[in-house]
Amino acid sequence: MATSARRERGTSPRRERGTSQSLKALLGIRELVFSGEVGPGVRLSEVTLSGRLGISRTPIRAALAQLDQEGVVEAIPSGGYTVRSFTQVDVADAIELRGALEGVAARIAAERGVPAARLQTMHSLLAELDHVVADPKRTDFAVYIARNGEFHDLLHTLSGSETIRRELERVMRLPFAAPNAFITAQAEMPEIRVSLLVAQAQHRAIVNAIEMREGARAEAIAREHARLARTNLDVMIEDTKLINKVPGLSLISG
Amino acid sequence: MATSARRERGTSPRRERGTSQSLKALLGIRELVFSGEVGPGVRLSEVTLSGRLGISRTPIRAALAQLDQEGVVEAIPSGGYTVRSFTQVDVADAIELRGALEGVAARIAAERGVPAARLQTMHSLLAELDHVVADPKRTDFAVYIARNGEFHDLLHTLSGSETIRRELERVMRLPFAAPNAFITAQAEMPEIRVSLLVAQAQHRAIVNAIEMREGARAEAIAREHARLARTNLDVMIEDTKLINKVPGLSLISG
DNA sequence: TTCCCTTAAGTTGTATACAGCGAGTATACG
DNA sequence: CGTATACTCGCTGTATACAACTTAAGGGAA
Repeated sequence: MATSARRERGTSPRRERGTSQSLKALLGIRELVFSGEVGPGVRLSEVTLSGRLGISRTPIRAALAQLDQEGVVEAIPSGGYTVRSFTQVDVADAIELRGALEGVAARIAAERGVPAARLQTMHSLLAELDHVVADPKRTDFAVYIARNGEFHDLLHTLSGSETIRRELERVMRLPFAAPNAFITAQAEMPEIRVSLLVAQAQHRAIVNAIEMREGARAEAIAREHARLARTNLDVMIEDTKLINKVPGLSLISG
Repeated sequence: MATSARRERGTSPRRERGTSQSLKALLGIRELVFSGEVGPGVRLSEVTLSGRLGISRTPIRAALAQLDQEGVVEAIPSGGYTVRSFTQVDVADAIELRGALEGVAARIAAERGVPAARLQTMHSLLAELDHVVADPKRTDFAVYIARNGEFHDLLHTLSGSETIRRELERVMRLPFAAPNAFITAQAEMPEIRVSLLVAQAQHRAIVNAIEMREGARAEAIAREHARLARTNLDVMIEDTKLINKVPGLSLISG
């Protein structure tokens, strides 16, 4: 009786190109958590999720294990998982961590050198970001978010170390650690323009430092760059109106 | 027919205190990989592992997913996993990463301050390590490894940031990133004594820096401390006789 | 002989059955 | 009326069944 995720045994539609049940479960549960539909501390029952998402327990269970690794969900000693709750300090630490890792990536890139082609791509991205930031009141945030994301992704690969890239990818999944985490909400804030201009200046400085093989400088700027996000976080926490604007902000309690 | 992990349905002995099948699978597969019993690039079939470890596919599958996260095993796009192979550079990067994270932990600990009780524990560990290192030719490596591990574990918590501690715990699971990774082999090397003395001096310096609230210094020393491991790695790679002495060294190819 | 296509075996992804453990509840006793 | 105890329901951990997919092998044609 339990499960209602019933589906005729041999008639399963089968995954339609990359839409595996596991992935659906992962995205579904993430969405459930970040949308605030299930609050912090709430237990995530496998059977309930199974019924709600129309997926059997097996992929649900895999997704929960993954989300546990990502830090979105917390394992209960006696079994099962609850939605994790984050303090403001947790988020600050995650940002600090991202900064530290991006710093290491930037430094190693500078020290070991980067192929010219890669640097060329970086410069292209810088130019595009310049263009987006240039014209006040007409800034397209969707484009900014996309380019900014690409810039950081590329930065993460510049060290040439797959290990470091992997770890950065992990840290970016921590709630609000990603560079773009707050930008959607920032769009409504007056301070946004200054923030973007400063960020872009730092982007340029990081690339320049890497080009000049100035490892220490590259690292220092990358770290400071991440701290921008922290400043934004503080501003945002103050402005309680934004709680519903930023997905997942409801996870922060304390 | 396939599976031979057969076991009477209702007669399962049930886990004997914490020995869940999942844990057994995790440890079993790790052992298989690190012992070199299955070489890099080899595909890990779930049913084969199931039969070999006497565990059903479900916990095996969970363990493989976990090991994928840990970086021990690599997911094949079309499904399944292979044993990952590491280059010497990969290991160096992992050590660098550990150093960077321990550095951040030490700096934050220094900046935010640490409860006196914690510092007291650190000093106790320092004293014990002193004692172990003091007498040449009679050094008990098992004790050193234990205390050294405790020292680093404690250091990881000193920042007070659970996020950072978690991430450090992850990175430590990367092959050879852990502080104790090479010590067993070092026991047979002549340079070991100097290495341990230097390491211990750094331990003291890190604690001192944290006490003095000298964040930058704490970070710098912690990073350099990690680099000791890298030096040891280089020495060890040269000495091919050690390949069978160090568990998992067979994973390094290139 | 070589290349392609068909086919078969093996492997993974997913669903589900089942048993034990735990949390919460109701009942009985002080 | 409060507390302790027994019980029941639900939950997770694990095993297994089944179908699609992947891959490797074998046979046929150029």
